[in-house]
Formats: sequence, C-alpha cells, structure tokens
Amino acid sequence: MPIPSRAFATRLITWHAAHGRHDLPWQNTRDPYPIWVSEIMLQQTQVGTVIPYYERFMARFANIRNLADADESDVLAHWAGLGYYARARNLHRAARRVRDLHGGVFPADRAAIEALPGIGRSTAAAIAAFAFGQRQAILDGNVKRVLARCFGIEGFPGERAVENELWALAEALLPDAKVVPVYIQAQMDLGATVCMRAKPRCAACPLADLCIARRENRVASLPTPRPAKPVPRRETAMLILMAGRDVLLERRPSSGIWGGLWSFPEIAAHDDAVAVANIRLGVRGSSGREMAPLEHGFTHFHLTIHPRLVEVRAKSRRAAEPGQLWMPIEDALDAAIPKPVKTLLQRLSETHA
DNA sequence: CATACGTGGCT
DNA sequence: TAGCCAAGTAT
Repeated sequence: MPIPSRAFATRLITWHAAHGRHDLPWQNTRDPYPIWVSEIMLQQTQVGTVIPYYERFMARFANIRNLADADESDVLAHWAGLGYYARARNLHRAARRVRDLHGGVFPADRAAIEALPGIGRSTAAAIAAFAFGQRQAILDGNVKRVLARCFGIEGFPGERAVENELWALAEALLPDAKVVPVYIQAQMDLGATVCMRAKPRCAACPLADLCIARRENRVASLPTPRPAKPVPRRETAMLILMAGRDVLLERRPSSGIWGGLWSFPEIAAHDDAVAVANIRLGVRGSSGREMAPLEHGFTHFHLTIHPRLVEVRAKSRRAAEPGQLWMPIEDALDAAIPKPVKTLLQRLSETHA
C-alpha cells in the first residue's frame, strides 16, 4: 500500500495550527512531570473529565518529589472519582522510583520511561515526544481510529495482528523529530474533534480526500468494533453501619475494584444482615440516580454500579477493627471513596441532617 | 491472548 | 436504555 506520509503529516500539522487544541492545562511545557501526570489521567478518560482532577492534583502535588513524599492515601483521595485507581497507585510508585533510583529526575530514555509502573508503549512515546522531543509514534484510541479509517484497516484493533499493523503504520507515517510533538497532538485532536467514533465531521477533515473509509462509505464500520460479548455483572453486599453521623468504613485491598479506596465493608449477603433493615434507598446506574425514597429506621440499600450490581445491607453496630474506621460523613465525603459509595453517603448526610 | 479495571458521554 | 466506547496498562 502506498503511504503518502509527507502529505499525511503535513496536512495534519497545518490543520492543527488552525483547529487544534493549544491551551489545555498540561500543554505549552516541556516539563515531563505535568506531561506525565496528564498522560496517565488521560488513559481511557476524556479531556473534559480530566481537567478538574488535573488542576486539583497539580495544586496538591506540584512536582515529583511532592508526589513521592506523599502518602498513597492522599494521592488516592485526589484521584477519587476519576476511576482506574491502579493508575494513581502506579503513578505514586513511579514517583518514588524516580526519587530513589533516578535522583528525582524523570528519565529521558524511552526504555527507562516505559519501565516505570503505569507507563506502557504509547504513554512512554507521548512523554518522550512531548517532554524530550524524541521521534516516537503513539497509538491511542484516536490514532487507531484515524488510521483505521484513512487506510481502511479491517479488524478489531484489540487483536494483536491488527494492532501491530497500526503500530507499523504509525511508525511509517512519522515525520521529522522536529515536528513530531505537534504531529502526534494533531492526530489526537483530529480523532477527538473531527474523526470521532460516531458522526465524524468528514467535511472538516484535512484527510477526507485520502480517506479510504470515506471513499468507500465505511466510516460507520471502521474501526471494526470489539466482538460483542455479554456485559459482565457482579453482585456483592455491603454493610452500612452508622453511629450518629459516623459511618464505618474499610480500606479495600490494593488489588481489585476500588483498590486502596475506602468503602462500606463488604459482607456475605446473609438474611440476618437485613433483619433490622428498614431504610430503603435505591440507586441505579453509573450516574447514581435514586430509584426509591429513603425511609427512616435502619439501613437497607440496593445499589447498582454499572455495569456491576452491588447490594448494600445493614446489620448492627459493632466496634471498628484494624483496617476500619469510624468517620464522620462530612469527612468521608472528602476521603478516597468510590463514587457510588459517596453518593450513598451524600444521601445519608441529607437524611440524617 | 483475554480479562480486569471506573466513570461518564452518547445513541 | 442497555450497550459501547474513551489520550491503555497490568496480569
């Protein structure tokens, strides 16, 4: 397949000058730290979601040493609500590794960057390019979509063979090192603002006349979607114990969902757990919409966490054990607590006010 | 190689 | 609305 590499990069860069995003909070710097933090936050997370978290995080952890010297719980508290908490734990671990093994200086070597926890091939390439001006190709969701459409690449990009093909294409299209940072930014901007998954704005695309998907009317079917499988669902039960305005919280294991965060203790869903339950609150869906009114008495919650199901039930008061603590609801709302649990705490604080 | 990992936007 | 997807990585 002939690759119009020069035209490809030049068009993207020219388009970017007029239509790209130039003033995101982590741009216009070559300091690897803000670039690194933003790249981690942006993994599987859209720009608009990241910005407020990024601002708060950088205000609290202004540099690598601040981050390395902080407690993990403090880092997680600033990540709470953003999701994929392994990112925060890995970011913190990596900061300590930079402090202890690299003298506090973020490494410039691509292999050394990629060796840090939480940094894979694409994130390492982005940091190497943005912070150190290296000639590195990235392959995130935006680039995969742009390349799959422009060059008519068939197959689900999650498949090894397809991903390898896309990586090879990304490498082959790479312009001179001097313009690589703006080029990869242009790729991502085009994917995010023009070549979107649904309803792409092909009329505004600088690659429209090259685009195979557009020429063959396959824009809607490229990139090939993930093979359909049943949405995974999980069910569990949680114990809500309250003493006045204090709630019992438990620090979760570092592995698994909500790792390292605080939540109500998980319990086996035995019948005796609901013997004294007579407050009902229903929350369904990721947005935490309430389904049933909150009544008085004790606690009985049904909480659906999309795409998983969590059933929360109350039992009786008991003393806190190691790894648990009684925390005022007001403080709990600010602590490192997953969104759905925080939603319940919010409802509790309103009900018991 | 397939799956787990969060939350929010979109259709 | 239920399902799919998003600036991916770790296991």
